[in-house]
Amino acid sequence: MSQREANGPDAVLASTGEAQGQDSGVSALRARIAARQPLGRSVQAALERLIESGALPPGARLNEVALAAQLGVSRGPVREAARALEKDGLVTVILNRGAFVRSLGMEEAAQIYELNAVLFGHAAALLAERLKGRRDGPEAATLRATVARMDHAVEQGALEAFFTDNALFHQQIVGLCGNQPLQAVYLEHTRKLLLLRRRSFDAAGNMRVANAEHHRLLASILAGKAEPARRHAEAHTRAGRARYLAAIAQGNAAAETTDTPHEQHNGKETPCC
Amino acid sequence: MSQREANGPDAVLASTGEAQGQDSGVSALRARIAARQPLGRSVQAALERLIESGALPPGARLNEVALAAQLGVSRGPVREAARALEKDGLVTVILNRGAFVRSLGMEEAAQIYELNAVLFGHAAALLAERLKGRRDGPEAATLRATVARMDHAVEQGALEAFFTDNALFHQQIVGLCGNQPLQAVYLEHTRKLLLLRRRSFDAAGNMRVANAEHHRLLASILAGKAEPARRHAEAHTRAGRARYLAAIAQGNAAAETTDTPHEQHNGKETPCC
DNA sequence: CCCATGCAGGCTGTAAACAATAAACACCGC
DNA sequence: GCGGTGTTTATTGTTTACAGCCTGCATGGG
Repeated sequence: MSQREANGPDAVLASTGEAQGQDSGVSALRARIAARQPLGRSVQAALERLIESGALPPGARLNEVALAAQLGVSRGPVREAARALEKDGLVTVILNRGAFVRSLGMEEAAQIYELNAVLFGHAAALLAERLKGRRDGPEAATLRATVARMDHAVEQGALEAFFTDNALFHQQIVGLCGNQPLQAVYLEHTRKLLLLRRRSFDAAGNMRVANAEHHRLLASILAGKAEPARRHAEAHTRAGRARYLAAIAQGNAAAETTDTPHEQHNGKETPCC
Repeated sequence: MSQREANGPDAVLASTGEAQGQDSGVSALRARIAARQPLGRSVQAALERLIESGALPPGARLNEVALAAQLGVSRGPVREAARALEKDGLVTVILNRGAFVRSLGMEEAAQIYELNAVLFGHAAALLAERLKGRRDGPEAATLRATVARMDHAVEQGALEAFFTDNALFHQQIVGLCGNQPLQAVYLEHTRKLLLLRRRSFDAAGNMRVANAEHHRLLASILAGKAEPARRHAEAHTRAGRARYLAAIAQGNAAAETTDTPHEQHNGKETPCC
């Protein structure tokens, strides 16, 4: 059980496009240099991918030894990653029991949406104020381009593309508003929603509606009208919450498990491996 | 260098009132049972105390082996605590260099105040809505009692007491507003401000002003007027920011180091031990 | 037939050892 | 004297090993 197969059969940690060299030592070294970050960080990213993909469903326990073996590292970095995920609210860790993937109750999801609405609204207001008299500056151009891409995606019904740019649009607004802590909090909670509710809704109709909301929001921002921008941003986020709640209300009862750390509703063990 | 002196000469980890038993094994066991939490958590609390007390000033490096020896634990829990502090924004960790106590630039402190203003304002609005028609419920009584204690403290010029209840008042409002993620974010950032700006301002005059603001805020909340409550809460937080900035502007240039991880402005090594 | 007790296994919490990096210092050529 | 270079040393990143806890199962008593 030593350090054989440092790059295991399924190299989950291969995030940078480093193709597997034939030899062990040199390629591993290059990978480390390219990564330029502690292993724990890479492990955290890997675990987040596992959670997002559903390989680690809500309620599953993060078995340290199994994950360490799977990722080709030792338990230390895995523990570190687990604690980081706990701080991010993705898992809950219980003394001597381990870390369990959280499941977002409808209640908490709604509260996070509410928080995000306030943050996003304030970001929009700040940005509107900031962009006064700069309707044609580079920031405005960036925002316009993103919305234009979304228009294109809506026309073609390209859901995946729309989603990418949708997330980007929100990130650009909070990123350009100038308040870094606000941005960090907003992104953290948006990420939490994204990872724990596995893309439940997203009908094509919603895409059209959301796009219209984007247009109204951007217009207010570019007009330099802070309070209307805030209102539109809050309304947009709350509309997203409504879409989410409506989606899980009809049929998709997946996200309805409480966040208590029960091992798993079905009798199966953790299906992560 | 083995595990001798598990409770070292300066037992920084003795947080629960467990008086030092004469023997080693039994008392240590009881302490662990009483604590009922991983060591890393205790170490984090100890480090926060060291930061708050100034034993670990901004810019200081957290030497893992030294701290581990001082606290009577091994490096693992110390590392864990350091990463947790990083997530909380109290330290920055650089690869292969270690963790450094952050120093809050005036810029970032102002942004945190801004964020807190929005969060606190929204909490006040939510609470006002929530307490409609319950002016005499237990929550209202709790808030009134806290404000009454602060009135008393103002009369007597009891700064310490005022501060305790001031923090409590803010916590009660965000705690009773019903949005748990919002509460968590607000408390986290308030804590960050408290630990990294070492109580710079707080003249007696400010105490009177702040207390008057509390009264106005509480009146709006108990009247069930959400928007006025929000405005008063935001104004109160922004006034706090103004008091802070004014205080560091005149004389107290302590918090003016940038948050770049320079070893220390003076040539001395980390004065933590 | 149901429930308490004892035992075994797996897993986490913690500690100590090993490897690798980066800063500090001395040395050398110029 | 001065800049560059090799070496040394302290410190972090990672791994491995050990101890304690929790869980699940089997067994025996009610």
